[in-house]
Amino acid sequence: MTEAVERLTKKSEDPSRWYLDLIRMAKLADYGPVRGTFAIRPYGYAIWERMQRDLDDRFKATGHVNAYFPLFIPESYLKKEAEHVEGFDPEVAWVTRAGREDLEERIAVRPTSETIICDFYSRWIHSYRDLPVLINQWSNFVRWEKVTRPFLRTTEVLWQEGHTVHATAEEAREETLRMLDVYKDCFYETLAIPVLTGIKSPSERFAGAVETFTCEGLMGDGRALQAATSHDLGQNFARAFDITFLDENQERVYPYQTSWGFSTRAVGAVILVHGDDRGLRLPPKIAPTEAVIVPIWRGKNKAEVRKEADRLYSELKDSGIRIEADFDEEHSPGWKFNEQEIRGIPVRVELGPRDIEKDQAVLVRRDTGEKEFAPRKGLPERMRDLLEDIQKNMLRQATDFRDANTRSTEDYEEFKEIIAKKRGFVVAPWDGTEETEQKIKEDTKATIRLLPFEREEGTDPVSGKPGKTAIFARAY
RNA sequence: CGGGACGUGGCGCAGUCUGGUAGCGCACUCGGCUGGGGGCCGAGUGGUCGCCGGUUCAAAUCCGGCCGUCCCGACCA
Repeated sequence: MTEAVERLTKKSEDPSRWYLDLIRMAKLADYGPVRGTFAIRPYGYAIWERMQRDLDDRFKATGHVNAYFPLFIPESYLKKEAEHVEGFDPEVAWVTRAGREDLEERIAVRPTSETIICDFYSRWIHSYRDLPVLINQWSNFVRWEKVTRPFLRTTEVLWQEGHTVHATAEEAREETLRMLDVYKDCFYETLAIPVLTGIKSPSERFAGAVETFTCEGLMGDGRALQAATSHDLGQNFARAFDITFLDENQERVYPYQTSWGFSTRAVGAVILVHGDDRGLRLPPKIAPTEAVIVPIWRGKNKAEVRKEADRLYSELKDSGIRIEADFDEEHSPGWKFNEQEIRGIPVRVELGPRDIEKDQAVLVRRDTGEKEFAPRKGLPERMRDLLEDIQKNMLRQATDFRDANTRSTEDYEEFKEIIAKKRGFVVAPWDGTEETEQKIKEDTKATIRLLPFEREEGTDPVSGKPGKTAIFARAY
């Protein structure tokens, strides 16, 4: 193999460096001048756009509408919900000066929008007839992080945040879980990432929430990543912002709220879950380009191959496949193969003189590297099937990896051993106290990623007291 | 925010110890031959050596400060 390929650090050797190499080489993002800021380059943004569209469709299908709220939040608003301020205070960026004047009141650049949206809701909601409010916004937020990595932890983040208001606690809880499922479906069906879902322990709960639910993915290096969260806010914010409505009994009461978010961090998750030593691997559903045609030509038959490749391109494009053709004459086919593997394009279509002669094309799938000679006739249909199979297979591979790296134990020595040497998810009973949670974190750096919905009784490996299932892992 | 490493064309690096005309590979531009796994030959473009100050006839190189990045730890989606 040539040196250019070798320059992508092996995933197994140094996952951290591999990740950064890959992002640069696949042109997904580039560093900005202010620490933790990044440009999302066109290819990376195209992946995000596909995720956006998928989620947005799911939001619309569940009755939500989009809106947009201000980026700037007065300090006084942020302070209204006590736990909320405390949680976000260390990472809020403040505007204290505008033009040539100092501001009377500091203005926060939103670290999340609960407070400003609640202010509007207190003006918009008067009656039970105004409920439920089911609003989502696509936006950005700023959190001044100390350690940053492209997509996974950045100073400015693109995301969506849903903010809903309901008449009853039951409805709000239902909504919280509905949106958790929406995320879960998106991860499984579209991103091919088999996330686990469950409840956050109190210490990991969103600042100001009654209950936080999470989607947790297992990355290729055995560390967990919180990929999306859905919060049941109860009446905490309604009380703080004085959101009230007259119910059917003519009584003035506080409504119940939820919020839920999914960010560009998911792009990082896709890279970490699916990428390999050759580069990125994209599930077809979020691949901006599903397949690329590489013509194989020699001087004498260039025109003929070009003509046939053009025909094939049109045919595939007309059938709805997101197809590209690489007619660049500077690079050799081998160069193009490698380039497309780094970019994670699901299928490569080779077309050369021998193929034209045999009335076929060569299909090579990125997920397994398998090569097949497909008859020219019916190629669009074959491609469709192949793409579907790749999508399924990538979910299967990721699920196998997750299952192979999920281990149960009630023995603390074994627990520590697993986290230290193998990582992955560890399933163990937890006695529900912050002390044992803290001790495990100190000993192993592992945290409770979630409490499953179905929990079994057992013995907490640390305290020896009765406990119920929790899932631990070292997290990003 | 602590411990360590590193900042030299777009990327990866050498040169720094021992001060003396800024180099290499890749990328990029032009020409030609090539083309089924990162091809070959030739000719070119591109750098105030992270920033500020000091020492010196002379600083990428020595000294001081600052900034940034990466890795390992404490906090977070």
